[in-house]
Amino acid sequence: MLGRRAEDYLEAIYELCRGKGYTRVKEIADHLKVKPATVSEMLSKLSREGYVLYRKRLFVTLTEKGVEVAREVRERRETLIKFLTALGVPKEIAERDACTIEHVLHEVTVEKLKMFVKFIENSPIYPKWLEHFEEFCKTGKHPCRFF
Amino acid sequence: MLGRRAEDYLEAIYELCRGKGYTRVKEIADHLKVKPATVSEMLSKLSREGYVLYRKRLFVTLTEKGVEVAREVRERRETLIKFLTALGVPKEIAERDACTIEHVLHEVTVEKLKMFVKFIENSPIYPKWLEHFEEFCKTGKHPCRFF
DNA sequence: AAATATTTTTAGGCCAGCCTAATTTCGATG
DNA sequence: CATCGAAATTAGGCTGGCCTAAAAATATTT
Repeated sequence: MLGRRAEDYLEAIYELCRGKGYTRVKEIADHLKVKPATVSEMLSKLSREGYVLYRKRLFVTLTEKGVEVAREVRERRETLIKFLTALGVPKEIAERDACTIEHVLHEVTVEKLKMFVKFIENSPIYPKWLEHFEEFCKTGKHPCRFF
Repeated sequence: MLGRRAEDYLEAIYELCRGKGYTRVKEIADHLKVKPATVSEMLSKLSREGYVLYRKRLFVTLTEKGVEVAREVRERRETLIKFLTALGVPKEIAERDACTIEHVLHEVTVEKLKMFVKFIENSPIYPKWLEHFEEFCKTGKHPCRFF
């Protein structure tokens, strides 16, 4: 089985392949802030397990299997980012946190968060309660005291 | 510096000390689902760094410093659990997830989540929007279409 | 008090992920 | 086409956190 970090590699490769259609060790290394040597190792693992297509010193691409995983991860990550930013977490922090927790959350939890994001997005108007929450964050007072 | 797992150990010790005033290697091991040998190692680290008081083969307690960390972790964890259960994540899963992400979230994020929990708790009545969210989860339909 | 059971520690290993340094290969350029 | 620089790989190491097995200390039972 793959370790958790593998998912990050797959997603990185997915992103980096957009357009060009392939990517390279160094790009991946830069993207993940890791040394090329480390990428090399991971790539041979990933290719052994059938997630990436690559022969040594050649272009790197994902297999079907790899793309599938990458897309899932991407979606999870995006859900988390949307969720956190909706709550007012600054984008940069939201991205960082999303990236670190996306691999460990239970699918049920992710599903709930996804629903929550949808719930907000499906709102016909910007939800009152979110406004209220913002105000609550600023003032510490709940606008609905006399509700 | 301490690894992330250290926080779990500190919190576990904190919990286990309630009442008795001390705890023991085996208890900690059971609580964290880890072998006693592993606890031994971690304890010597923690005591070297001044978080726990213990001489070999004796009772284990936290130092001031240890208690402080444990309390913070505990609060974070509780916030997360409340937060997730409020959203409808089953308790067991919420606990599991809280435990795994509590160490890695940015403090800003934790703060936001804390506010969110407070926001809900401070509501004079059970918030309408939460009801709506529940319904949305069940039916997939947003109750406010014509809002 | 001796024998036995339990708890704790030590020693030695494993795995994931990272690193550096040395090497190999690729590819661009004179 | 020989050379030289950049990219990739290999080899060897490190750390955190876990493990098992064996040894040592302590506690309990007889």
